[in-house]
Amino acid sequence: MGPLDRVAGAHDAAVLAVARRGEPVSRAGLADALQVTPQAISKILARLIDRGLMAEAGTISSGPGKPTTLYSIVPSSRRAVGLHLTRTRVHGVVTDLTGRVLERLVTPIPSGTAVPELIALLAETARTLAAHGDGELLGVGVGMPGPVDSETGVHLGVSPGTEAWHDAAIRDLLLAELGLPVLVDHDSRSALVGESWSQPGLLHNAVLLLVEDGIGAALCLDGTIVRGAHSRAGKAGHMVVQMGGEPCTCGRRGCAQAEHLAALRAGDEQRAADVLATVVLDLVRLVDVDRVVLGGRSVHAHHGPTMTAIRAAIDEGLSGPDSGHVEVLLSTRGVDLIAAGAACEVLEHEYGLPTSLVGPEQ
Amino acid sequence: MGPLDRVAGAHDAAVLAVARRGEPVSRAGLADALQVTPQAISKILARLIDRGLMAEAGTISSGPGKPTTLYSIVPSSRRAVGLHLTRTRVHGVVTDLTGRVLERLVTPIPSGTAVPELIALLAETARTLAAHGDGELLGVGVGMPGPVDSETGVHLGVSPGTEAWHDAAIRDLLLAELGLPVLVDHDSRSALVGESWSQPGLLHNAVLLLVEDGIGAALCLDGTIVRGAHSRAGKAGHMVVQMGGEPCTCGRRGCAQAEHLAALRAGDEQRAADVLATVVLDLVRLVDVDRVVLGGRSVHAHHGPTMTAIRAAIDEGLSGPDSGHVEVLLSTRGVDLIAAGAACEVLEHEYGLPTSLVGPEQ
DNA sequence: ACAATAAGACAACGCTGTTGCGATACGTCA
DNA sequence: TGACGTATCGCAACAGCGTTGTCTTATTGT
Repeated sequence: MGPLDRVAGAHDAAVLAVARRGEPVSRAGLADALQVTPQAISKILARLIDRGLMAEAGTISSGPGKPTTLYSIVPSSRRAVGLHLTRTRVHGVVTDLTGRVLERLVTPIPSGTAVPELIALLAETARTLAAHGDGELLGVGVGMPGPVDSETGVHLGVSPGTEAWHDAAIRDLLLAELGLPVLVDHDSRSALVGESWSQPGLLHNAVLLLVEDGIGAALCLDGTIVRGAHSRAGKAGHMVVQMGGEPCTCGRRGCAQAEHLAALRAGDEQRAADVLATVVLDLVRLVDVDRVVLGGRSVHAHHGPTMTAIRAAIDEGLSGPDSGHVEVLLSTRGVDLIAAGAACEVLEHEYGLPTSLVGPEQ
Repeated sequence: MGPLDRVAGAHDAAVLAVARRGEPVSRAGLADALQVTPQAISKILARLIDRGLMAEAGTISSGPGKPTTLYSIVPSSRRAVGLHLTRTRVHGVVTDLTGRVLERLVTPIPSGTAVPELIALLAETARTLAAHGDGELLGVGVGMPGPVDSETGVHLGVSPGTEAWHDAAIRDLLLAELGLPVLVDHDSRSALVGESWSQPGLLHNAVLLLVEDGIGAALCLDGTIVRGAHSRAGKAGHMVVQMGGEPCTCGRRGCAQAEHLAALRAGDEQRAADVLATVVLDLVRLVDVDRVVLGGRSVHAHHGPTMTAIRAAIDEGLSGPDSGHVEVLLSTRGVDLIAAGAACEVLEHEYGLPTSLVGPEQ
């Protein structure tokens, strides 16, 4: 119960983060990665093995001396459920400790479903998924569009088509129904957590652009997901790229989302791609990320011209000696992007690195 | 030398952060703020008093029992020098431990000054300032425009008017000259650190928009200043607000900076203010900050219409139930904004909260 | 078979904040 | 005036962290 748990917990999380990369690791390698002595690694590994999270994975001998014992993560020791909630359906997955999808289940939501029935449907999906695989089930993550307070887990305000969910306390209701920890977050942030788990260590400073009905973004800066003061970060679709342009549902004109939609309706794929490229380049210049991940239905439908336009915009906009390299990638998780990400958020919450040690007052 | 220093250091920094607010604090108040026991506060305060950073500040008795002993920070115990470097001059200040400016000194830079002479001029300014006040001098902070690598302290690339500084290793050269710790950073980030020191605790999620020759921005998210993958975060001036609009020095069209400048040249103050308002609202929607601070020469010259336009845009763009409150403020530090901020960065480096405890590999 | 080498275990240490108990200083009430 | 309750604060013992120093163990090379 001491405050030393913080440093122990951080080290445990750091070892798991390294082990999650997939390859078995040696004690010496871990000592080097965490900048602690091999003795400390002994104690840390002992704790993790005791919890069943890691196990020995053979030995390797390179040269004289006692051969190195290797350790690896035990994927089947823990599981998490992730639910991607949209207007029309629930896309659910169970994942193991590494974030790998074990099983998926898609359930349509009848139009006009009220909150109690919605919760029942989510709970049913989670229970069905929980029957697959073994290992302790850590909790349920929910990724959903629209403004969401990830502290309290309530859906805020109204988006077109989800008026019935207004101010619904999704987290508390689902927690009461399931008796499991529940974590609710914005879909784009879930997606980014999922991507960062499937590409361990690469998305330290990255943006994920999620293009579905609207355009959302999630940012990871210095290894931390940006949530913002009111948990509303990521409305990249409402950045203005054309002052006085197309009217947007938000009341303003020339939002990226409105321009993108107008271009697609007009059949101008190039213009649509250019709008996305502008948003991406704006983000790169503003927060200086070195990786951009694209995901969502609309991106996959038009990924050819989109990727070309974005890469061209980046090459052009960041030419010159004063610019670092930026990599543009397509999301690697396909249809499970958000659901798997929501599951990874549960894992992250339990086994992730703590953001900071202490801080004064709030 | 143990790893426990981290937790002690974090607690020390947290106490200083609370004490820096100005009012004397009680042990009980600190224990509540840091979520530790009063006994721990005893040990933490003992360390800080031993270092001369804090001192007793009288007692107060409210009701029965032994009266509370109050403690406060000792501003004169430490000092820092901050230098704001521009094309034409160096604006320097010395501050005390709380970031208050003790003395200022402005020196013009002759056009065509090469790097060695520039360093000599900076060093001379720092030495002159160091003669004022007492208390240990912690180091020298430098805030400058253009891309800067704050890790290595070198000025990257070329901006109009500063071609001679290309790739200059400002930090190392100045360190060699002065024999003091030197910290180099982008001017907008310096400014934000300075503002957050003069408004302790308020700028946890905030943007500072710096409008001088160009438009720069600095972000503080979850209490951490955003630097980005290549230390180049903050080029808000090159966010596109008008696709296909005015050509910009960066090669693209319709950047906020280019549109702003064009509007000012055309004498259209309203349009210029609208451009800034668009940038601010974009930032608010993207990263969900709850405070926006405006600074820089151009803002102070036109702050009437600018503030009005931004407040109007925020009120209009964030109306509706799904939006949190956003406060728009003018910078409080006036001409010393960046220089004082650079000094505060030195203080922050020494006595600020560590960003994180540990992390795997890099 | 023997030495050299590298991995790992055990014990003692310094440090953190915590817990438990006692000393101190003040206001209140008899 | 004096005893009592109360809140503040200090001293001592404690658990847990990673570190340091020493020893054991297992493999390779001669």
